[in-house]
Parts: sequence; structure tokens; C-alpha cells
Amino acid sequence: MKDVAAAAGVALKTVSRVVNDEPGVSPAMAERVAAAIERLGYRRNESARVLRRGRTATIGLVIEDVADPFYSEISRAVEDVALEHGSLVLSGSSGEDPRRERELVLTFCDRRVDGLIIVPAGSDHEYLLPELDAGVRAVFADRPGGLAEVDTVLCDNVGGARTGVAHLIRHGHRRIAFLGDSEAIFTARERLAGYRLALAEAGLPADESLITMGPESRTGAALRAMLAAPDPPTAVFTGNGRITVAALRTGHRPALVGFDDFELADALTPGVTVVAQTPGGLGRTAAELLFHRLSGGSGPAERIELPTRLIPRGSGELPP
Amino acid sequence: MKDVAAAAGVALKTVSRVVNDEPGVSPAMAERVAAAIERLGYRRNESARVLRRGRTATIGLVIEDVADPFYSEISRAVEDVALEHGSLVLSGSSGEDPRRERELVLTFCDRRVDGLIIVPAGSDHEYLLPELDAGVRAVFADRPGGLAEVDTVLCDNVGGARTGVAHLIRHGHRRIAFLGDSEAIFTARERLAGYRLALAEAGLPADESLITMGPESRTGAALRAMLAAPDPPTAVFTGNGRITVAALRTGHRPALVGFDDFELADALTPGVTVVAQTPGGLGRTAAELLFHRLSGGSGPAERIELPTRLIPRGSGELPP
DNA sequence: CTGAAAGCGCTTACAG
DNA sequence: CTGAAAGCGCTTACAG
Repeated sequence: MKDVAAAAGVALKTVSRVVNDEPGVSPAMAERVAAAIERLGYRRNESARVLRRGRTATIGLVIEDVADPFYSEISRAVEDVALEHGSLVLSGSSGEDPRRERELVLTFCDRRVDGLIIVPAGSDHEYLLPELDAGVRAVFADRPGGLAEVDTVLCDNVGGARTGVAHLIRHGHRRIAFLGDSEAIFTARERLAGYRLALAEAGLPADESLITMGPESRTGAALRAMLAAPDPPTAVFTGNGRITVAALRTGHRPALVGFDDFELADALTPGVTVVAQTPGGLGRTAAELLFHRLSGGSGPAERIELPTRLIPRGSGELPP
Repeated sequence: MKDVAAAAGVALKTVSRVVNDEPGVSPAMAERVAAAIERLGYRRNESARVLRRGRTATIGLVIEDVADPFYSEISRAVEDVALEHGSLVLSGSSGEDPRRERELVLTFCDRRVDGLIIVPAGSDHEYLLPELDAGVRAVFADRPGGLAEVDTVLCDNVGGARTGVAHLIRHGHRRIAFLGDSEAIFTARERLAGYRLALAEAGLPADESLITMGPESRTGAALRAMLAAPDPPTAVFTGNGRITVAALRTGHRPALVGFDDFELADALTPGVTVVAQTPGGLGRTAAELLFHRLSGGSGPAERIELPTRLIPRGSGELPP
């Protein structure tokens, strides 16, 4: 910038004005400065700018795993919204490890991100307090975090699971298994609650031997064991996309409704009936809420719940 | 830092030494400073550090679309390697638009990233030259860019396609269709070349009416038209994961080998035979090469080609 | 082992 | 409309 100022024969401040499109520069002078910028190939140093201004025009995104289609769709949506607002995205995968989540968040804060979108791996977010005090804005997505004063965007987990299970009941099933993710995960617990709710509403008993909670690596064995037992389930409700896929991999094809839509759900035989949420919508909503706050939006913390949608494709309409 | 220095009763430089684990601080003093840091909740301002040091410990990643599983696996691998080297990743999706690629890259350069990993959307990378001169390191991944002096990591596109098509020929097919992505894309052209090579090696004629190049939105119609024509193909080779999925969606199940592995390829009936590349390996190799350069690794530009692997699952072993 | 001074490249606040 | 000075929070280079 100093070189540009010298080349154009003006003061530093004038170059700064031109670079930032600030008003109050005569056209002639602006022209002269622009020419010097062009000639020298000058580009503003963002680090210096950040140091002075405080805002980095960067947000941090912490998800579980970018390689998981659910989270990569969230990523894409967040990225798109950020771009619309002239921001960039630093992202990182926590791998469901609360310590890693914390580390990533704090690293992002050291880089002075303006805001954070966090898919909480843990439930304790005390560590965020000093950062929030320092002015960082945060939004929890997909799951609530441990701080009530932070905006949160979820999907209707209970309602979605309830709808899916009710659908199986309507098609005549009485013994319906629930294969969910680890109970440590909020969404897994909520969906289990929706399952129980649907059974209760239909006056059906909840047989605990038909419920398994755990990572998808254990889904296959659990399903096989249930189907081999006396009085096996005639239908299965799977608690997320990875678990649905793991269940399908077993080769068994009981009646099935899965939480989360996934690629090729319609290409299998039969097509897989799902309760679809929109990860893109989740990401977009969280990002828009964040930028709303960053541009001064005030008011109490919001808790937004996005609807789900049942998509019948065949597997959920099989008779017992 | 000033506050910490005051609180500990030492000079700024001493605090800096402690914060950066520099040698030459007496244990007693280090202790005193550490206590003050703890007490005041001090955290180093990275922007100021960057401004002074030059290095940002951040790299930029430009891919086509994070929401595409192929690229999100690359992302994850790059992120992991970056973390191992204490770096963060700014990422962006170009959407196959060369202008968007350029914009993202230059924005990343404005933020003074140390290095770039680019999946080129365009073939003209003149715009990178000034940045390279300014000291940014770059690696092209998945496709070569327009600069021979830049390190490049690819997979063996020609060899992979050749192997896949030869596999179909070995199973008795004589009329094999090729459904590839747009000819504007390097990998699509290379794979088409591999297809032609395999046919030529088997002494089979290349029937141009069996070749379609274009985005996956046109795959379904193209395949249906081919199968409805007189003398239809008995087998299909699909040029990437998205196109394979689009072909499967038609419901038709000719013999098929697809480039790229994908989730559920083994759960379909029949299982889908694929030529698998390892997106994770691509990302990891590119990132490791980048960090090697960043830590001073010299020598001429490398061009690394990763092998592919044929995975027979049924669809590629169907007879004509 | 410890520190005082200068400077990285900008923007802020103020003066003219 | 234009500019000179101070300062953002660090690190570098040098002195003691």
C-alpha cells in the first residue's frame, strides 16, 4: 500500500479509501490510485486489515465428519450462505469426540472467526463462555449444545420417528425393531422417544429386546440376531442413514423405514421408505441465523425445528 | 500480551518467548508468566502473529462440490493431514466454474494461505503465477492444471478404464457403451481414451453411437435411447460415480462396470462391479506433497499417478 | 537469560 | 476532498 501511495503520489489513507470504496475521493485521484494499484499488482493484506478492524469475515464450522454425506451437505449449504455474505469457512471434523470439538472451536477462535456453527459432539460447552463474552457468535446445529443462550437449529426428530413408525403400524406391523445410534447422541435418543411414542399411541407394548442402540458397526449383527430369535420383528425402523445402509448390507429385507434419505434409496429392490430431513436446510438455516446475529440481530436465543417428510418407496409398505 | 507482561512484571518479549515455547527463559520466570496467562485467560492473537511472521498455518482447498462424496472424502483426507501439520483448511466449491475457482483461489491468497490444493475447474492458471512468485505453494489434485511447474496428483484414469472395459470384453461382450462426463473434464477424456484403448487391444470396432459424454442429468435418457436402438449394447462402462448412479436409476440392468466405488454398490442386485480409485488417497497424497514443499522440499514438479483397483461384484460378470 | 525498539500493513480518529 | 500520526498485537533483530 505504501508503494501504491508513492507511485500515485498520494497519502496512504487515500489508497485505503480507494481500496475500500470509501466515499470522498475525487474521481481524478481515484483514477490515479486505481492505475497504480493495477500497475503494481497490489492486493490488500487481509491479516493487517483484520488486526485493525476486528472482523475476519471468516466463520468456523465444526461437524462430525465431512466425509459423511449428511454433514457434507450441511457444509455445502453453510459455504454457500457464507459466500453470499462475503465470508469464508474454516471447517473441521470432530469425529464425535468432545475434546476434538473443543480444540477445533478454540483454534477457530484464536483465528478470530466472527462466528461458529457447531454440531455438538459433547454436551458441556462451558469452554465457549469466554469466547461468547469476547464477542464471537455461535449457533448449534443438528443437536442442542450445553448452553441455552445459544441459537439452535434442529430437525423434528421425535415427530419424524413417530411418523415413520406409525406408518409401519398402519401397514399391519406389531413387532417393530428400532436400530438406533449410540444413546450418547441427542438425535438418537429423540428418535427412540418418537418410536416409543408411536407404539404407545397405537397401544402396542415396547419390547426392549427389539431395541438396539450403538454405532453402525454393530447394526448388522444386532439385526441378524433379532431376526434369528423366536418371534422376530416383522419390520425395522432405522435411526439414521448410516444405520439404514448397514441394515441393508445384511441382505435381509424386512419391512423397513429409515430416518434420513440417501442416494440410491430408490434404486434398491424394494425402494427404501424414509423419513427425510434436509441437511442442506439445516446448514442454510443455521448459517442465515448466524449472519443475522453478526449483522446485529438481537433478541433471545432461538430454537428452530425443521420438519421432516415421509417418502414411501416400497420397503415401508411391505405387509408383515 | 501487554497485560500479561504487566501482570507478570516482565517485558513483552518474555511473554512472547513463553507463549512460543522459545528456549532461554528461566523456569521461575516461565512459571510466573504462565500463571499470569492462565489468570488473565490470555490467548495469542493469530492475526497479529501472521502479520509479523508471514505464515498463516492455513491452506486453501478448492474442489468441485463438498456435497459430492468423492470430493468430501478428499476434503476429509486433506483436513486430517493439515491437522497433523498444525494447519487449518479454508475450503470452497467451484461448481466446475473456472471463474469461481479463480475467485476462490485469489480470495484464499488474499488471506495469505501458505498453500493451495486445487481440483482445477479450468485449464488456464495464468492467474496463479503472481501468487506463486509471491511464495504460495500449490498442488493440483484429480486433474492437471494449466501449469506444468505445479505438483500434480492424479489417478490412473486411462489404465483404470482400460481394465474395466477389458473385464467386460473378457466376459464375452462385444458391444459396450461408454457413458462419460462432459468432454470438458480431463478425467472424462482420459477414461474415454482408456475405453478406446481396451477396444482396440481386443480388435473391436469403436461404435461412436455407443458413446455419450455429458453431465449425469443426461445419462438416463442416453442409456434408454441406446438400449432401445436396434443392435443395442450388452454392457455399459460408466465414467464416474454420479453417472453410474444415474444409469442404475433407470432401472435397466445391463452388464455394467463403473469408474469409482460408491456406497451400497454391494447392496444392489446384482452388486455393482467398479474400478475403484481412492479419493482419500488422492487428498492425502496431495496434502502431504504440499506440506513437504512448505517445509522446504525442493526439486522439479512431481506428477504422481495413483493406481486403481477392479472390484468384481456381479454386474460386470454378467454374460451378454 | 532478559529486554527496549522498530516494524509487519493496514485502519481509526482527527485535523486541515 | 486529502493527509499525518497513532496504534491494532504480535515478532524480529539487536543489545546487554
